[in-house]
Amino acid sequence: MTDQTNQTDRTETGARPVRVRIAPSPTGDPHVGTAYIALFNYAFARHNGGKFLLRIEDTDRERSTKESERAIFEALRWVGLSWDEGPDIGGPFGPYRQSERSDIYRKHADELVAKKAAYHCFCTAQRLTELREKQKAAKSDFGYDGFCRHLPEAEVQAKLKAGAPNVIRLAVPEGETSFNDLVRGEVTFQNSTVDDQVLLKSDGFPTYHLANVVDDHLMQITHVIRAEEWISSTPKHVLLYRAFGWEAPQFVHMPLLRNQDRSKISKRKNPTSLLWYRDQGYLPEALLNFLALMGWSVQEGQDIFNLESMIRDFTLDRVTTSGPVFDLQKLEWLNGVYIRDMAAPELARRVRESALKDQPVDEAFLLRTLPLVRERMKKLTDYVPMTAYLYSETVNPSAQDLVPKKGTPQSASAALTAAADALQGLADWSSPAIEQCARQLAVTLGMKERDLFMSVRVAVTGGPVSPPLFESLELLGREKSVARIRAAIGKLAAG
RNA sequence: GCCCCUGUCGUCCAGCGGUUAGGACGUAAGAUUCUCAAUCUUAAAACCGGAGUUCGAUUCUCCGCAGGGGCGCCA
Repeated sequence: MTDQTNQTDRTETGARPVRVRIAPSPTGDPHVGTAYIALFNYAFARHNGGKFLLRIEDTDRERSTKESERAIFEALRWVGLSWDEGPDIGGPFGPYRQSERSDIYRKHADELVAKKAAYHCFCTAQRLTELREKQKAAKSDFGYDGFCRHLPEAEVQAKLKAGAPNVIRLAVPEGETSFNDLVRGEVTFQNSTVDDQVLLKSDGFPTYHLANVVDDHLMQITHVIRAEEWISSTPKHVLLYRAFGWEAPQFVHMPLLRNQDRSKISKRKNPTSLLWYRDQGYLPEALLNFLALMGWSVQEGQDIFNLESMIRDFTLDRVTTSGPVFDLQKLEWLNGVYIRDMAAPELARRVRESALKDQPVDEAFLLRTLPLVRERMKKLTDYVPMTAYLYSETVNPSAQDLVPKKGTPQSASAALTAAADALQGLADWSSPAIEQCARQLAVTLGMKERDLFMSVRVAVTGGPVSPPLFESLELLGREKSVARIRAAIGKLAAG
């Protein structure tokens, strides 16, 4: 068993120390997909005693923002996946922000041109747009038509000298390119279907393709674990590694998270912002557990496990390749499981920070309320509405709710009056004593317990659905409890 | 249009040539119960289709079909 594991590890990881990375681009809200991919990279790195790094791919000057970058850090920290090297903490292979590495890319792009593996292209954006439209109309293949690829050298030099705006494109050779995806097997592309991709934009910034290959090599990345959407650009990357004379890393393409309709997950059809999940009161450990479930499984089959055990058990051969539908209902269930299993003080802390937004709270009281609601909570934020009646001065039940199904306002009123009187005179204000008193009262009144209790419940909590009644009364205190019952009687009398 | 990936209950996973095709979420019914939850029990629910390989295919191969992704000076 151990031997087999070691063998698998050896073929999966090779000789070099494992180094993996996530490379989010700081545009918009931090995405669940980022956490999803981060999780698998993290688990793989930790399982193999390797490094997990964070690199910010901010080469799109139009869309990248510092704010978004900060949000990525914040979200990743919240979720609990810590990186060993990154823009905020540095590391031996920095800088880890691509906008700070421009000259590196420029140099490498020039090297490619010198090697004839890339070429300058002077086509205008307008010509390219027209080209695409033509191709679309003709239903022909898409992609750059190679117009500038065979410009005479003298002309290229003249244009460069004249300062003509240009980009550098990859000169895709003839033949075919394949790579071995560690979970999908060999994937092959005819080079004729691979575009002469732009590597260096006219603003001097690299595209993803160049930057990611150069950085992965320079940062000694051994395994590229990324989303499925990258499969079709992988041949470009392989071609780049080859052109540079570098060894390519191993590739693993994880499936894409899906909306209910199976399209790639999107914010129009599904919450995708990690901060949304945080603000809704999901626990990071539940989210991680849930994310792990869609793409990986434990040998023994259990579906509740923590990060630590995932790291221990994680191997690539149990990674799935089919696109999982993001099922919020299952996440909710899992979240509830974690809430129920959490130690009380810890849960109190989370509730305070999340649901209570760090408002000043009576810690002791919070701790006392938790047992009444924790097994009913699916999200941390559920705490607030579920316990509102315990914090408010009064409640506002409807007259209709106060009357049991087969009762009348008069009978309900009589029952509540008796209850108020009994509770008022109760010697011991504790939940067992209150319960005993209430049950006795039902007998005395000749009522069904559930009917009596329901009237009291509505009177005291404000509605027909609530945490356990007697514990609620105890927490609320005699004064408030009785006052609420009397107020309800008044309400019934009023009509 | 071209290329690539994927295809087991509604959903997420298990299965890795021979199984009564298993678990979880959800759903339904019941038990418990002061309501709602939680908990427990039970039930319904799936191998995309067709060829081939084989004594035997959910499992291997091929062809269809379906879903998804890609085809940007975005990542």
